[in-house]
Amino acid sequence: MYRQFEQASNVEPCLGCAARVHGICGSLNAADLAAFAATGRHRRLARGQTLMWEGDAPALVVNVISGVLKLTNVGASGDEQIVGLVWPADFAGSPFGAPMKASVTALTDSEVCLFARAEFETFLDTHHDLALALLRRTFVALDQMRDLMGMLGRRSAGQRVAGLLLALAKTGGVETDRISLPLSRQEMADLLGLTIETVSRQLGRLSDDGVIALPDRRSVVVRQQDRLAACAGA
Amino acid sequence: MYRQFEQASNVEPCLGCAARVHGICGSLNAADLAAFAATGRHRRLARGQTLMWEGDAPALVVNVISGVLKLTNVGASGDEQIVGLVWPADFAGSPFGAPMKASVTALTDSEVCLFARAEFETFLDTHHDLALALLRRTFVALDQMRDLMGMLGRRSAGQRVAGLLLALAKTGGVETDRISLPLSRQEMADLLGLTIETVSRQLGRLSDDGVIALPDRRSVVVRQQDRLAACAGA
DNA sequence: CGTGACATTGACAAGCGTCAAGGTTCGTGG
DNA sequence: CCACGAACCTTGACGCTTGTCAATGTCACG
Repeated sequence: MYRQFEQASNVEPCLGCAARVHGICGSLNAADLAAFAATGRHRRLARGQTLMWEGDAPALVVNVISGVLKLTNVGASGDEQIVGLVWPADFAGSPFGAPMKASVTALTDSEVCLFARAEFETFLDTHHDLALALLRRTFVALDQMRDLMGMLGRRSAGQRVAGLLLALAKTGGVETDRISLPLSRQEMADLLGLTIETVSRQLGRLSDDGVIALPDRRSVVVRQQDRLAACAGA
Repeated sequence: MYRQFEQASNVEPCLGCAARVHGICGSLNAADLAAFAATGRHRRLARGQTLMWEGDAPALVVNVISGVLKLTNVGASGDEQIVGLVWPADFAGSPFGAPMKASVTALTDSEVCLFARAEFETFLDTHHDLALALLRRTFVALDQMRDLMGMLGRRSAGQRVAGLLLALAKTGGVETDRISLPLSRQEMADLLGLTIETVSRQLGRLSDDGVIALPDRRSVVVRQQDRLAACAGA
């Protein structure tokens, strides 16, 4: 009785969690959620804080509640390549023990749920619904990754920048036209495989053409969605 | 008794299947494998044959036994972008009903196992081990995809071509130095985000430098692995 | 032997990276 | 509250890498 109450109190934050609707924990019933929540812990990350490093043995897996994280590789010449963004309700980590192929870093101040990898794996083994939910999410992540690859393939700098803005508007976006950028110019460049100068110039050009406005460095207002889509060229 | 015998006869090809060691079906015991095999069918594909089209409702999922398939998107200007390769024991398809984001086409003559999506999903729902095996594979596929993205990011044409050759040597490769290319020059270009001319020039340069030899258009001999790795630059 | 797909090679132009010089924003400390 | 410095961003000039266009070469198949 006491135990059940304790569990219920553990679950409480989960029940109001924004990520639960689409996150993998949404697959669990109340009792399992209680047990699951007991294995995880909530944590805040400041912008720029790195949770796991490329090459690490993966001790943790992460479920994002709010904010945006990035997955990065460092190239031979010390330059950083962003290989993925992790949005609320998304999952990151290497649940089957393979060494981390990317570092995980907060792009914005964020809230996450952390789980010890071993415990998470046990939970996966014993909770079929959780495994299926994670499988679903992973397939979605694969599709998104392929979209991103299309962006890096045979596309001009202008198309890449426009495409990124559209993607940010869609993913991060509430219904407003104002995008709050989770990425700095340098990070956009690292994601798109361009230089910071080229990103800056392309944004400038879009702004000069009246397609977007740049009220401050961390915001973009989409003025002409159709023309922006045309610039993205796909 | 009769039924069991029939199942066993169904399974027979599976037991000798090269893909089973690493494929998702390797997670199944004899009885489940029999039921699984009964839902799938074996099929040969000729080079160039397309199994599923971008945008299709996904009726099938595929497990590759031999050969190599490609996943492609077509851009706005009709150009083709390859967003992934599917090797033996790999899995392709959209098991949760999302429309296909890429076409699936055979790069070489291939053998595959096909499953009706609905039946496959039922099997996933009822066989936890299969779900976990597929989850493992999908995480590996995600990591590979990120490697590929690193290749398309901030890397020169020469680095991309060298990197692709190394990847092919590793993945497709037996212990020999001779790589049998599953890709035409055009397909290499589509994969690397380059033009066919640039790919050709880079291969020519590597050949002139003695790093590789090009005995015929579908083969590459790696003469100096270390220098090739240096050219790949990561 | 001929025909068509595929690949190589060359000349040229443009897009983007590189280098360099300002300009803006933000936080920190006087 | 202002001044200063550091991080971040923008803008310009220039050159290299790569795409484009075009011609030629080579292989596979009828």
